[in-house]
Parts: sequence; structure tokens; C-alpha cells
Amino acid sequence: MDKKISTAVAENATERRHSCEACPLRPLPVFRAFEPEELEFVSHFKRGELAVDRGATVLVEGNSSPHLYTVLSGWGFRFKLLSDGRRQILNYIMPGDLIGLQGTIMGEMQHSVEALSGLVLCVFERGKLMELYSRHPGLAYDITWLASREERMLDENLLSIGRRSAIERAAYLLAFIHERARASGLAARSRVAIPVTQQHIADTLGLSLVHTNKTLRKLVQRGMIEWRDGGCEVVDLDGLLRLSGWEGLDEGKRPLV
Amino acid sequence: MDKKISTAVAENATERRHSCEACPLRPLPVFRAFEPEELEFVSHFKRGELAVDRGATVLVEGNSSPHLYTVLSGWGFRFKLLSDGRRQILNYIMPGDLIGLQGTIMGEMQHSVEALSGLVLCVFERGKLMELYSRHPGLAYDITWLASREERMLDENLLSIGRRSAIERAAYLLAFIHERARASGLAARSRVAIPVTQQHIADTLGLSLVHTNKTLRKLVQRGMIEWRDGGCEVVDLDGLLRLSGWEGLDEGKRPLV
DNA sequence: CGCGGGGTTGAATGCCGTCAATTGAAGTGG
DNA sequence: CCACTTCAATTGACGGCATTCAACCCCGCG
Repeated sequence: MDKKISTAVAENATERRHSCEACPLRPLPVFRAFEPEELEFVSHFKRGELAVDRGATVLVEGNSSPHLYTVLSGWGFRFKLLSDGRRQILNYIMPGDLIGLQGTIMGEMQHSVEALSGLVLCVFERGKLMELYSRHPGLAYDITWLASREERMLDENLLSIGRRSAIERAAYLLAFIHERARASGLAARSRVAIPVTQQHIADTLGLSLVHTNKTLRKLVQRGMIEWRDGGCEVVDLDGLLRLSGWEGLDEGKRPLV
Repeated sequence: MDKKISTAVAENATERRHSCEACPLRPLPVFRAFEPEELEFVSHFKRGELAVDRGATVLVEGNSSPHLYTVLSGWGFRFKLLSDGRRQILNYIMPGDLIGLQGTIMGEMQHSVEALSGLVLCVFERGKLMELYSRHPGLAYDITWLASREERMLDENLLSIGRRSAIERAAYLLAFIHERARASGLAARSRVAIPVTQQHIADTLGLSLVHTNKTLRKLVQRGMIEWRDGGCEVVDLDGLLRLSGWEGLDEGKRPLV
């Protein structure tokens, strides 16, 4: 349980920004179409962009987040720590995900967020959230929708950690990440290189590093995944689904705020 | 892992209803004050009441929930099942909690809800939710707040199941339930009788029934809890907090929709 | 070339699960 | 009122899955 927690905290917002009207994410089939006036407000809501290095901490537990972010590109994860350093990864973060809502709405972050790869975030101003709720009920509804979706994913993860065996858990997790990543446009040629170490997987599954390694090895031997240069690739999605007894991701279109 | 899942599903909404203006819950110190027009809308939003018997299933995974509910009185729990019957309890439900939001917002419930005691629910119409978002941004914000709070609780539970030992988990869980129950007005004389079986605790902690029993026995021997006539009482809250390394519930006032 | 991070493996320990059986309380029907 | 059943709690024995300890390898980097 020896973790190195990176201490660099992301700070500088760059000025260079993608216009919301030409958002590279929005054309993806997973995102629902927006009305012109919604798009216009989101554009107005957006304050700038934040580029975060791999390994940097984006949000820190205990801080009150000054901003709300939408992931434009890259990977990250949410996690919590116990006082003795044990770490639990709560969920992974991918393009289109909204982060920092807890801090914005409830005043203080109860978890931290770290970048798994270079990460580009759209920065929204906390103060304008009430204006969004007042003037664009549709967008407000979307934000609740996203919060509800996060809850749904957490429910799944909780079920998995609580009730599945080690190998089932690993199979579920990798299938889950793979599916989400594909839907978020992180797939190059239908293959997805998941940029995690086995320590990340271990801290997500609630297992030790050693046992995680042995479990992953079994998945490799069964030809379901491959492990290469600091990452993981799912080879046999159906196999993972069968092994874990998971139905697969069944999301329709989602909003992109 | 032998579970009996009750099959009775709650059906009939009674006409008898508490007026929202004279809501027995709202005066509690945990709930934030509402503006008169908010109260008026909630009253208009409310459609009736639903009384649910102990053991009955309120919401079923896979169904699209026709309604949204706020718990007026009683205890319940949210859970998910694996196809082979393994059950994971996700969270407990107490007065003031909003349930069925997932089904309302995302179209289909991804978890089930069962009553631990007799339960009285305020029934809200799904169709009027958009109207709420349009006409009362403050209430819309409150609903997002509540969804965010649920996410926060799930994060804590995930941390606990993933990274705490059996006895730490049990200590955390009972302290958590105790704290929430006290804040929700479920305490008679500062003592709280938690109406669960050890099977419920086991399915929450992700442990077997036998090992849960042995773990709870240790907590009893340490004088931290008592187990009596189908329920549990926390005797030494500080002891549980110390054992689990949990900071305790730190919620300010919350909205009551 | 030494060092550190990440991955891999074997051995020993132990926490937790499974099996099995008992107790006591509460309900049911005769 | 008493067999009979059922459910919840309890306890002991045993086995196994997962943790811990301890190496070792590979590779990129200063």
C-alpha cells in the first residue's frame, strides 16, 4: 500500500480556447444536440481552459473548488484517502464529464481529482451557476442528469467491489472503462489504451497490488486483455462481460455542458 | 448468501395527506427554511402519499419509475442484485431523502428500494419536474444539491468497502447510520434503534453473514453497540468514530423538497 | 552506471468465506 | 396449550482467497 501521491497542483488557465460553437467533442454521437441559445449560454458560461499535466492534482479534498470543469480531452480519476494513506479510486474521468460539482454546490470538495494523462478542462465560473439555473432550466436539468449518471456509475462500482470476486471485479472494471472510453471518443482504431498502472487498478478494486497483478495476469492468459507500455488494452470485451456478468453500458445520448 | 427477497410491491396511494405547509419534517433544524412561494409550489407538486409496509419493494430495478418520492417517515434501503442473487445494499433511506430521481431523470431505475420499516412517502408527479425546473430554479438547484449529497455518501461508502478492514467498516457504517438518523429526527431519547438484520449489514459491508456476526460481536464486547430485538443501537459513537477513523457527518442544513 | 518506478513471482500468514449445527424467539395451526 | 415451522443470531471447524513480505527483472533517466 505504498502510494506516491503527486503534489503538483494545476494552476494556470491558458487563454487559448476552443470556441464552444466549434467544440470538438459535441459532434460525437453520444452527445445530444443543443439548441442554439443553449450553446450560446454555455459559451458565455465558459471562462477559459486549463491544461493539466499527467500526475497533477486538479482538485483537492477539503478545498472549496472555485470552478466547475468539463473535461475536453484526456483521462483522470476521482479518489479519496484514509488518514493512513490508503487510497480508494472512486471513478475515472473522461471527455464530456463534469467535475467539481460537489465543491461548487456543497461548498467543499470531498474527494480529489488527479490527471492520468495530459488533461484539458473547460473552466466554468462558479458564480454563474445560479444564472444558468435561472435562465436555462434545460441546462439545469442536464446538470442534474449528469449528477444522476455519476450516481449510477457509483452504484455499479459499489456492487462490484462489495459482491464480486477479484477476477470478476477486474473484468467488470476494464470492460466498464473500455466502454466508457469508446463512447467518449478516446478510442484510436476501436482499440483503447487505458493509461493506468496496476496500482490504479488495485486502488479501484479494493485489492492489494500483488493480488491485482496476479488477477490481471489471469485475464491476459485468457486472452481478454493485453498489458503494454504503461497501460491496458481490452482485447475480448465479450469475454470480460461474460466473466463479470455485467450487461454492458447502456446509455443513450447525454448532455454536454 | 441466502437471501429472501420480498416480492410484495407497494401499490396504493392513500388520499390522506399532510399539508406541506404543516409538514412535520420541515421544522427540524437540519432543513433549510423555504420561501413561501417555494413551499406553495412543492405543495402543488405533491400528488399524494404512499404508505409502504415493512419488507415491501418500493421501486424495482429495470422499471421506469412513474413518480418521484420524498420520505416522510420510516427507514428503507437502496440495493442492486447480481444475476445469481448476490445483493449489495448501496445506501439507507431516511426522512427527507429524495428517491426515484434516477428513474425520473434517466428513464429507468438502475436499483431497487425496499422498506425497512413502515414507510410514508410524499408522491410527486414525474411530469411536473420540468415545470419545477422552469419556474423554480431555486428548487431545481436543491434537487441537484440532493443528488450531489447522495454522491458524496456513495463516495464515502465506496472508500469504506474498498479500503477499510471488516471491523473498521462495521464501525463506520453504524456510526454513519446513527448520525444520519439523528439528524433526520429518527432518534427517540437520543438513542436510535436501527431496524436492520445482520444480513442487511453484511450486504452493505460486502461481507458474509457469518463474518459480519463475528465482527458485530466484537463491537458489542467493546461496548460500542448493542444488539436487541431485531435491531442495533449505537452506545459509544466516539468509539466507533475512533475505530473507523471517520470524521463524522458534517452537513449543514439541507433542502427538503 | 546507479536509481527509481512499474511489473512479476514465490512463500508464508491470516482474514474472511463456506459448511454445519444449535439456540431462542415468534408465529401458525391443530 | 402444544407440536411444528420459520427466521435471526450464534458458534466451531475448515479451507481458500487475498494480504504481506521479499525478491528479482526490465527499462528509462539523470
